Amino acid sequence: MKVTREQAANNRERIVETAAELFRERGFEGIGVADLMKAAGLTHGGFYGHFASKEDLIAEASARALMRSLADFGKVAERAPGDPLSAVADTYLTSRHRDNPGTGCLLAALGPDVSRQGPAVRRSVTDYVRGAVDLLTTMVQGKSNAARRQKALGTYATLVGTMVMARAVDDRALSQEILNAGLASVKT
Amino acid sequence: MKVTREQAANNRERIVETAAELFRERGFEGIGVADLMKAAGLTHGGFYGHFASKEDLIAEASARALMRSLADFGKVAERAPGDPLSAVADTYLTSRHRDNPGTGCLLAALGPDVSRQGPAVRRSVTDYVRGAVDLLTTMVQGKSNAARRQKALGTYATLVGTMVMARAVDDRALSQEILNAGLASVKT
DNA sequence: ATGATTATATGACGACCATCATGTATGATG
DNA sequence: CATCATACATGATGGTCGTCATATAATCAT
Repeated sequence: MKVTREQAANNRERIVETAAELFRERGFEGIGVADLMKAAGLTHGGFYGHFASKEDLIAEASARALMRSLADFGKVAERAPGDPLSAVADTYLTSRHRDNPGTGCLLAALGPDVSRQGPAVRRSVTDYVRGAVDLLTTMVQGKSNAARRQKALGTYATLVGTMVMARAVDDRALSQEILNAGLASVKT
Repeated sequence: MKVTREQAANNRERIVETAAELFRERGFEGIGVADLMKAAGLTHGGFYGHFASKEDLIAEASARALMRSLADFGKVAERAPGDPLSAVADTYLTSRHRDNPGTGCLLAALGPDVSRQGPAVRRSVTDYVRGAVDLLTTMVQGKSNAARRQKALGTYATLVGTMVMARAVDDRALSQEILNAGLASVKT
């Protein structure tokens, strides 16, 4: 069963996308290679034709998820030039994002798991954090560039922490209260 | 090989403590029952005499870790009646805490993993968040009780998010910058 | 068109996992 | 002191995991 070069590239792409989603939903160790391939419409056999190891896929899928998040940040900001920071926060701190980790921020979905991963993933995350903070630095207000950067770092940390808490908690009302408080905190 | 009732209780206690630490270090799925028991100085056989399942231990170990964290918050606050909020933040946002997840905040070490756990763990976490936020509410400044509570929620989210980011990032300088920014953000 | 290449399927391997069965030595109980 | 109860050790079981070997069928190059 051989397929076109193009088809094979498509398949590889679909594996990465599927993995990016399922890892964020179930955790890096919460889904196995076989299930991942099945979710991508293939069998487990072809996996090692595309990737050297599961760790390899974790790195690539993470990089993909991060890249997309950064692009989304940019789009949301562009669409609201008046108050980009509020637009970003309003998009990030929603029940929609909370209830769909598979398509959301990797740091909020897998932050602590990233700390336990290999150098490739951590490197991607580090680059992403730099990029996101650079972007946020252009959105916040402050006297100096250093002050804005510091505020940007604090803002992103608040976004991530708020989402982690809103997801961890078992009570819908409290979860909503957490989201609201995070919004208020970021907009001051 | 039977031991004293007291010894058995001690053993059980040691399993819970060991689990609370190792889960935070390696993740709930990052360590197995056998390794856990070995770390507690026992073999895997006795495990199911103490707990109904691994999930059971996860719930108990998490509750333990959370209880201790809440108590620690209280102690730190008591020791600095002048500015308890700064004292808590200064204790939480340290490189020491960052580099020792096993004895630190469960939410920062396992937040996203909690979202994927059973009702018992989520319930414990929810209760803990309520407790921590109640405590923080007494520490922050604000016009109304509602305003203080909102600020407390935002503050705790910032603490958690800052620690998650500081741990995920691969660059020591950036990690330190994140901790500093979190501190500045909380103290305003 | 024919031969070489290769993407994927099927299947197997050893390692690890949570869980359970059994044996045994020792504390608990009278 | 004798009997019972039990905490833990040893070992086994079935399932799942990441990874690899081989077969196959179809594309690609000549």
